[in-house]
Amino acid sequence: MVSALAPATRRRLSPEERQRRLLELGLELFGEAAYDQISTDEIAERGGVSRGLLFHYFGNKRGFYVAVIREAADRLLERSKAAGQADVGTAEDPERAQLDVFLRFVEDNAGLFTVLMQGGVGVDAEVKSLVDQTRQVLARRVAPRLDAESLTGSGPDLGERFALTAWIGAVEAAAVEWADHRRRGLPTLERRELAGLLLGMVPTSIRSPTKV
Amino acid sequence: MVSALAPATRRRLSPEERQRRLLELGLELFGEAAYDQISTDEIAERGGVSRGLLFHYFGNKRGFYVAVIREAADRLLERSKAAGQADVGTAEDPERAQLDVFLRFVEDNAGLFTVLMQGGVGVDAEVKSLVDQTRQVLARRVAPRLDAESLTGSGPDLGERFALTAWIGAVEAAAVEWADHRRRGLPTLERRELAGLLLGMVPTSIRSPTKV
DNA sequence: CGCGGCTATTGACAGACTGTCAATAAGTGC
DNA sequence: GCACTTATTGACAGTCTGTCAATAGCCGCG
Repeated sequence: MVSALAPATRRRLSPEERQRRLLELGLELFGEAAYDQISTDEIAERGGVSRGLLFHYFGNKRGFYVAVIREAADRLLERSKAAGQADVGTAEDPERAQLDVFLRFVEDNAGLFTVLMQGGVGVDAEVKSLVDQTRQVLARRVAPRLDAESLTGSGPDLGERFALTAWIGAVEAAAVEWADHRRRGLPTLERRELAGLLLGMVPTSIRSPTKV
Repeated sequence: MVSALAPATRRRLSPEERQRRLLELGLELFGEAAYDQISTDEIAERGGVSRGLLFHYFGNKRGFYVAVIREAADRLLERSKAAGQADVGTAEDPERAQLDVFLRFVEDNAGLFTVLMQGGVGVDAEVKSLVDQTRQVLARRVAPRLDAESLTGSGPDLGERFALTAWIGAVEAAAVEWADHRRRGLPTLERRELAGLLLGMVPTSIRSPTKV
């Protein structure tokens, strides 16, 4: 009876392993609910750990949240990087390749992506800048031609910059709705259809010279 | 000395007037900082009122926040409505007219708009649905042709729906960056330039038949 | 002009949550 | 089997949200 939920003698793991497991849990939790709907009590309990340990490793609740977001961003960038390299080889257009990787990532991490887009940014300035940075890295990989001139510093051509910002906004908005449809089992577009639609919206001012 | 910051004998206002003033204050406060960076203590103090009164009128902190967001959304929709009616008269294209109203609103409420887009949605489900509803009303006014067929219920043409969602996402992303530039005094596009750029991105599938 | 009643407003209180830190105990090497 | 390092805990303090009986403006009426 009592032993059924006995504390199972606490395990002592290496700091790296413990942090890894807590981050994994964080990806799951923050994929289900928003920041202030999850208490540190709940995180600790579902992690089979005391609240004290959570604060020991991540400083405070926001520190944990930021670490989780950073983990997600790293995973996205990792995939994107691989796609970019593959494309340099095949010399395909970067918009299509990056968009494909991005939509696959959204497919696999629908919950986390949704939460991140709809609220994660507002939680604190560090998360905002983290998301902004990630977005910019992706933007550069999508439109390498604009990299040096328009995006670094205050390039003269604001038009191209806004065109890129707008297109990325279009991609993210469509991805959020798409992820939502998928999670709720509603009929929706195939990934290739959505990619085609979004590629059709790439402003001419940022489109890379079509090869082949 | 002491009387310098004396409580100035509390005033007793009508519920409507008190709520009106508190909402006005809320628009200002949430235009400066995010939800959980503002305590009810601070709201009450800057409103010259006790915390108890805030809870009396709005139930809880989220209730107050939702009311503020609703107030902002109402103001935006009010302007948009007026623009729509004016256009029925002149028979101009609705994209241009609605976009113009929208960007003017962003110009006038840069702080609130930014906070709303970057975090307000994540605070709770009611705010999310409120923002979604507002977005949908605007969407219908932008693309009246799609209203009946594609947006109500599960219209068959998902492509048009996603095209509209994507374009609105583009508008909002560009507007956020634009508002940010303006607030920080950075050089940026004129409103007409930005409007032109975004109009150029309207997907052909949702563009209204050009008149004149 | 004063007084009584309605109700807008308050302040003290309870509960929940975040963050701190000295104490505890799981593993490791001798 | 024992001592030592340090991962882990649990109790504590402070802050914040939300509750509610008590208080005091304002209005009308005598």
